[in-house]
Amino acid sequence: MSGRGRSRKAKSPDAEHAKRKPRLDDIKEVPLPTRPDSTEEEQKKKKEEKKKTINAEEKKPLERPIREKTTNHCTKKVNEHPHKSTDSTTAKTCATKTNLTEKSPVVKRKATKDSPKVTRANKCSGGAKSQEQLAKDETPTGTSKSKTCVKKAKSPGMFSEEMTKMPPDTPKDTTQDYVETDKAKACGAKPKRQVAKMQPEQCLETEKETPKYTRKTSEKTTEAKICARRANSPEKLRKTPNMPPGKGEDFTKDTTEKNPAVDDILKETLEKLKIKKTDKSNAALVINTTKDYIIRHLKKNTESFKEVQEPLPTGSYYENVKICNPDEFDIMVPILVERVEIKPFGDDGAFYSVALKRDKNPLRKFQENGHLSASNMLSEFREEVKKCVKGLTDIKWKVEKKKKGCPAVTLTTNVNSVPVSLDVVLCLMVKSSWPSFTNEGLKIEGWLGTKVKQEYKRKPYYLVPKYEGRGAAENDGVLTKDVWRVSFSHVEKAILKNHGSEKTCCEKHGASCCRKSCLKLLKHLLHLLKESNPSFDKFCSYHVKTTLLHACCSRTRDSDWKPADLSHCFQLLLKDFENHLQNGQLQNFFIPSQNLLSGPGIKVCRILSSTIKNERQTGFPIFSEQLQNAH
DNA sequence: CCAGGCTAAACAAG
DNA sequence: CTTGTTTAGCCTGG
Repeated sequence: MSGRGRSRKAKSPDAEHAKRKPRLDDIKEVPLPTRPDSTEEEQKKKKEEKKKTINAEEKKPLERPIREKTTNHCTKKVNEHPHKSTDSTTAKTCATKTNLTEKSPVVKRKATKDSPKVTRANKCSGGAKSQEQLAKDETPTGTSKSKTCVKKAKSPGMFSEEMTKMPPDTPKDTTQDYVETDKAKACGAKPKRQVAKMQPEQCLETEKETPKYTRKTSEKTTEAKICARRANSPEKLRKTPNMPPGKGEDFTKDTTEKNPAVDDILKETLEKLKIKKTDKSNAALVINTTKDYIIRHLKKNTESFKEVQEPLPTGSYYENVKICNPDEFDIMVPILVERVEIKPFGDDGAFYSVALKRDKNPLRKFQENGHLSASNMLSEFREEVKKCVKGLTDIKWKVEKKKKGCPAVTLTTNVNSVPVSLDVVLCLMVKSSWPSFTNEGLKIEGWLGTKVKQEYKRKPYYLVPKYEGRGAAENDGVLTKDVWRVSFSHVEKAILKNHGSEKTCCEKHGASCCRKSCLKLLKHLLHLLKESNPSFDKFCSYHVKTTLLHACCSRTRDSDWKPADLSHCFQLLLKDFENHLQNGQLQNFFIPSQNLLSGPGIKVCRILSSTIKNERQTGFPIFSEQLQNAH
C-alpha cells in the first residue's frame, strides 16, 4: 500500500526547461547541439550525444560555475574545495548506458531505458547552453565576485584524468566507515578517503569575523566541515543559539531536552548532512555504469559467477540515510546457491560454514574438505572484478588491497575530485528458511506488524565471506577464513524504507516522522567523535543503525517520532546508545545471540558512552562547532 | 523483461 | 511555511 498508484502531478513540460539550468558545465562541456527540450527524438539524440560526452569529458576538465546563492560567500568557497564536488551535473544516465556500449566490449546496453525520461534528455543537452546563459543561470544574483571565487578552485570535469589520480598511498580517513550494509564492511572494509584538510581560514576568507566560539577547534580537520558545505548566511548562524564553550554545565539533561537552541542546532546540522542533488547525479552515473558493467562481465565472461543474480544495492546511500556526500556505495553481488547445508561456526550464530549439496554446482571448485571456501571464492571474485574494471575506460577505478576478513572488493575513484568508493560484496543467496539463531530476532511485531515480519522472513538470506580474528585458526576442520557470515542487508533496507507503524508514514499524504533524521544525526555524531578520538575506530554506523532498529521496536508508534520532537527523539536514541555502550551489549537485530559490541571492548565502549552523554548534556558543542567552522 | 509510472529527497519559488 | 519541480531509484503491469 504504500502509496503506490496514487495520482501524480503532471510532469513538467518544456516550459520548465526554459527556466532550468542545466549544468553540464562541470562535467562535460561537450559541445552538444543546441538544446532542445524534451521530445523523444531529442532524447534519443541526446543519449547518443552522451556517449560522446563522456569520452570527451575524459579529456577535458571544465570549469564549473557554481550555483549557490551569492549570499553565501563561504559556501562557495567550501564548494570549491577540491574534495567536494559541487555541481556538476548530469550527463548521467544517458551516458551511463550508452557509453558503455561503445567502449566496453562486454557491454551492450539498451538504449531504451533512458528514452522515456524527458528530463534526462534535457540535461544531456544542457551542455549546449551558451556561456552567457550559464552565467545567468548559475548566479542569479550575479555578482561577478562569486563567480570568480568559484573559478579559482575549479575541479576538473568528471571524467577527467584527475579523477583517476587518487594517490595510492593517500592516508585515508578512518572515520569514514559508515557501513550500513554489512558490518563487515563496517569494520574497516572501506577505503578511507583522504580527509579534506580544510583549514577554517580558507573558509573564512570572506567571513573573518564569523567564528565566535570555537572550542578547541582547529586541530581537527574535519570532514564535518565538508559536510557543512552549504553554509547558511552568516547572520543566521550568528543567531544560532550556541552554547559557549565551557558553559555546558549549565545544561542539565532536562533543560537540554527542551532547549530551543539545541533544537536549532540539530536542525541546522541536519540540513548540512543533505546530499546535493548534483553530487548525487554525478556519483550515480559512475556507480551505475560500473555496477552494470561488472554484472555483465560476471555473467558473460566467468564460469564460477555466471549465476549472479540482480545486484542488491544496500547500505546507507540506498537507504536514503547517507550523509554529507554520496561517496560510499555498497553493492552486494549474489550468487544463488540452490541447496546448501550450513553449520554454525562459533557460538554466536552469525558465522557459518557452507557445504554444497549438489555435485554439478559451478561453485564446486571452491569446495575444500566438504565446505565452500570463502577465501578461495572471494579471491577469484576479486580477480574477476579487477579484470573487469580495467575494461572500463571511462572510469579509472583503483582496486583497494584486500583487507583481512572483509567481504568487499573495494573500488575507489574520484568524481569531480571527490573520492568515491564502491564496495562490491560477493555473497551467496540462500532461498531457504533463516538459520535458527534468527528465531528470536527481528522483533518487529509491535512496530511493523506480524504480517510484515512474515513477509521478511520469507525472503532469502545472504552469506558474505566475512570472518573475524585469525584466518588460519581452525574450528571443526574449517578455517576461519573460509566461513561466511549471514547478512540481512536487504531486510534492513526494506525496513528503513518502510519504517512506519502506519503504512503511510512519511508518504506524501501521510504524517512524517523523524526516525531517519535521528539516525543521520547519530551517524554524524559518531563520525565526528571518531575523528576526534581514533580509539573509537571500532565503532561503526552499523552500531548506530542497529540501535535505531531496537529503538523503533521499543517506541513503536509513529507519534513517538514526530518531526516536531526531533530533539527529544534524538536524545532518547542517544540514551539508548549510551546504555548499550555502558553495558557493552548491543544485540544484532536479527541474531540476538551476537553482541555487536564484543569487538570494541567494554572500556572504550564506556568512554564513548560518557563522551556522548556529555555532548547530549551540553547541547552538542561538537555540532555547533562544526556549524561554526563551516563559515 | 522493460517502459512507464511512482516515490523520496533535494531544491526552487512564492 | 506551502507548493511544485527535478531526478535517482524502484516497482509493476502488460
